[in-house]
Amino acid sequence: MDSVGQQLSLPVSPTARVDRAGEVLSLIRGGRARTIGELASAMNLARSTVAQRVSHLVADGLVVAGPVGQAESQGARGRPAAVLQFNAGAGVVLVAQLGMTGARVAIADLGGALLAERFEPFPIESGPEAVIGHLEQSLIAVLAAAGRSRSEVRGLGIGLPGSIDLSEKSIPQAARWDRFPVGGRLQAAFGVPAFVDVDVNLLALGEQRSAWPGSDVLLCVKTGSVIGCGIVINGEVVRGSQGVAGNIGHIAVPGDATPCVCGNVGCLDAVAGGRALVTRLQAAGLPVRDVRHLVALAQEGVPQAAQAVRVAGRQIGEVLAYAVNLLNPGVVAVWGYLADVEAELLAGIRESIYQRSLPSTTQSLQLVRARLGDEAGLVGAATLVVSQILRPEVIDEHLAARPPARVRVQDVENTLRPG
Amino acid sequence: MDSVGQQLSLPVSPTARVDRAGEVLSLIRGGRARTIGELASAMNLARSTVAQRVSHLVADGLVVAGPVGQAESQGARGRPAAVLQFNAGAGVVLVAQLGMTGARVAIADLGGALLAERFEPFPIESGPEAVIGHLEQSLIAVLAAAGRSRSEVRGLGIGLPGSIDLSEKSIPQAARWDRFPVGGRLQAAFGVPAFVDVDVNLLALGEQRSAWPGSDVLLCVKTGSVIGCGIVINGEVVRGSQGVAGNIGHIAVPGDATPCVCGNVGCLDAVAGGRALVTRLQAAGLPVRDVRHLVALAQEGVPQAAQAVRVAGRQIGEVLAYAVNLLNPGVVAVWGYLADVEAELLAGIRESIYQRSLPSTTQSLQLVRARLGDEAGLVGAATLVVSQILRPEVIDEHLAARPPARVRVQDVENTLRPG
DNA sequence: GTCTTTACGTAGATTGCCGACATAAATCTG
DNA sequence: CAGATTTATGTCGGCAATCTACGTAAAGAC
Repeated sequence: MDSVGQQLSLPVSPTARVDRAGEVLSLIRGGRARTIGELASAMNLARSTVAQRVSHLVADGLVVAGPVGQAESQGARGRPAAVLQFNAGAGVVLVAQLGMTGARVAIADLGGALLAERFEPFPIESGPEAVIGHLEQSLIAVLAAAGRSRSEVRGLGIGLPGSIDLSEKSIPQAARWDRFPVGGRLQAAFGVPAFVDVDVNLLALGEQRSAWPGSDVLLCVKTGSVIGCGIVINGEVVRGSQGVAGNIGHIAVPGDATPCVCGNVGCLDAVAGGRALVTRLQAAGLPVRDVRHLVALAQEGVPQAAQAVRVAGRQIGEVLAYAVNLLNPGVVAVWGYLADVEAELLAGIRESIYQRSLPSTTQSLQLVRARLGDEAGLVGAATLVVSQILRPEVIDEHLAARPPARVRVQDVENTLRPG
Repeated sequence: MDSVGQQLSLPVSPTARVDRAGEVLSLIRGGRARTIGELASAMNLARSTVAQRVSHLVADGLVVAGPVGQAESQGARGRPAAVLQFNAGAGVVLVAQLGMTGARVAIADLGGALLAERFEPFPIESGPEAVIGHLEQSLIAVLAAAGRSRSEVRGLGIGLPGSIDLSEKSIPQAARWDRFPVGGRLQAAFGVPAFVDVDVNLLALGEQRSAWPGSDVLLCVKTGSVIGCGIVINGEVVRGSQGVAGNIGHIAVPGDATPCVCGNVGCLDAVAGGRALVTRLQAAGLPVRDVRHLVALAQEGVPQAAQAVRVAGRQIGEVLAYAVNLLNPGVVAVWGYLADVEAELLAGIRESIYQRSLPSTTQSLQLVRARLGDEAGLVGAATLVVSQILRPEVIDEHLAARPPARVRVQDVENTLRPG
């Protein structure tokens, strides 16, 4: 029967023999090479080979040749090199940030820039099944609002509140929210890869990639009702062995014994979290409604409110000092409601960190307010998705699946899609 | 004149066209593939191609084909596959751990196993120039003691005390010891790449690779005269933006105001460091000479000494709790003098960590004594060097520089060098 | 022993990569 | 402004690595 023929060869993927254009795209996207010549020297390959690889990217629309002539600065003679540009308009990704009162959803281009955004309120308590339905509809709606078709969507990114249980390692393709595969469901619904992560991780990643691309160790502190921290080392989010790294909300602040919901006393959340500050000021007789109100009061200069923020800053700083000593970050970015009271909060944090850290640790530390605002979570999610779907291997596989059209670079000049 | 010919092509490295055998070696070394067939499916390449690549490694001696027949476990019919093995004897590396009273030097094979070891006392205060000379002689001596020739040496690894200023990022090829290029000097002297790092980083790396290869986040705490910490995330040492990450010795322990040399009070070094413990016990009237003596007393069951170690453990644990909450490690390994009083120290640390951390963080945490002993620094240095000089790119370059001899795998069977 | 099964080794065909050339597009020069 | 110079692009033949195919080798099953 089937013993006639010789053994069959291994089912080697027929796409294996495609030339590796993904690396080219990485170099262009990272700004490490802008012309074919620069690519050739960066990759130690012949120009002709690089040109061939580039032509694949151009044929696919991922790269366009910018207008000739803007290349050299001075001392340039001879024909100017065509400047290659990553075409962020070659596709879109859909992102969402799940919150307690609904979801903020957006569509972004492949550069991570948000094209359209909206907030969809719905009760998150109605359970994951219902939330998935809402989320799917919201994503379709924002896609339509931006006038894009589903075929242009190349990936999904979802940010979940920190309380969600993420038991998958590395990039969780199918994160479990109380064991519910949010990512897997949306991945199936849209037919594109979906990536899920905790909000603070996305904040940190977005901040690192968009504002501090050169930093090797970056911490991003989220100061909201509770306090969290995202860690990015060498461009990668640190999630820990159980996916719960960055959990600084239940670290003890010395000299404070406020009881915390976790059963301990003096936890940072219970001491310097927004909710805790409001409660404390209310107890002191100040008519504060919520964290937003507290921030507004502090910005108006109400002494009690400003003082509370500054003290919270010192306490957050005491905890951050540990992280600074341990990880020696180049950047600590502070995000969230309390960061709106920038002067008070950062001053408080700075006081504590500089007091409790060695000069060798702090001499290069930049303590700043986060550059991104309310949209940070969405930008972070878009950053995560884009960085995943544009990885060299993925690009190679993507290109291998299409006809090997040969295109001349110059024929496609100036075809950048309007943002 | 020289305008006759056309433009010259870029000086593309002539070694670029060698097939990538380095990846093959990585898979074999990592245990992810043991036969040509497994390699082929792991790399998505045809068996014939993989066989060719393997033959290069075999010709170079880096890989040998193990005895045929030990392959399959059961249900195996047909010709058994030749089991490929990394040949750790294909070369050696020289390593040294600089201390305050001299240097511990050793020679290791490419598997990171120490072949010979010795301690060379010399005054480190005599300055870097003299130390380099001592070091060089010691390395040559241990090389001769192991009966190896200089041509077999493929790399150097030096561990420096934590107080050394390492201002280079990532793997410092030429670390500066008060601006003195230790690595560069030895690299020049031996003509092979040299790698330098701080001792705690090497401890952590050695412990991770040799005892916990699967861990994604590992902390290694060194409890000596002072207390330090090495961090390994995804197999890579975390050094921070200035190379001073892991500096937990000057984190404040709550509820203790002992003054520290750094000017602050309550630093972990000043509270729970070996030197501090000795001083405190001496002040309490216990005749303790030094840290070794203290450890001996504690092991003999002297209550005051054992109690001091346990308290120190609790205090170390309080600081480690911060690190555990922040990084969510899978393994915390404790190394050093105080770890010899294993029961007391680990119990103390465990108390604090479990009290101050959330269950989600600690449920998978393994708090253990380090598996490596006095030789840990040397093993770590060897691990660092080997992992660097056996990187795929380096291997490819190495193979490209030799004649392309074609060898049949089976002709080289059973030629493993004796350890 | 023969049959079956699996792995190994070699040979022709294929394909990406390199080097060289002709062409294109800019500046410089007279 | 035309030619020289300089640099970049596109194309083609040659080479080397890879793939597929097939014959051979080495084990167990009968």
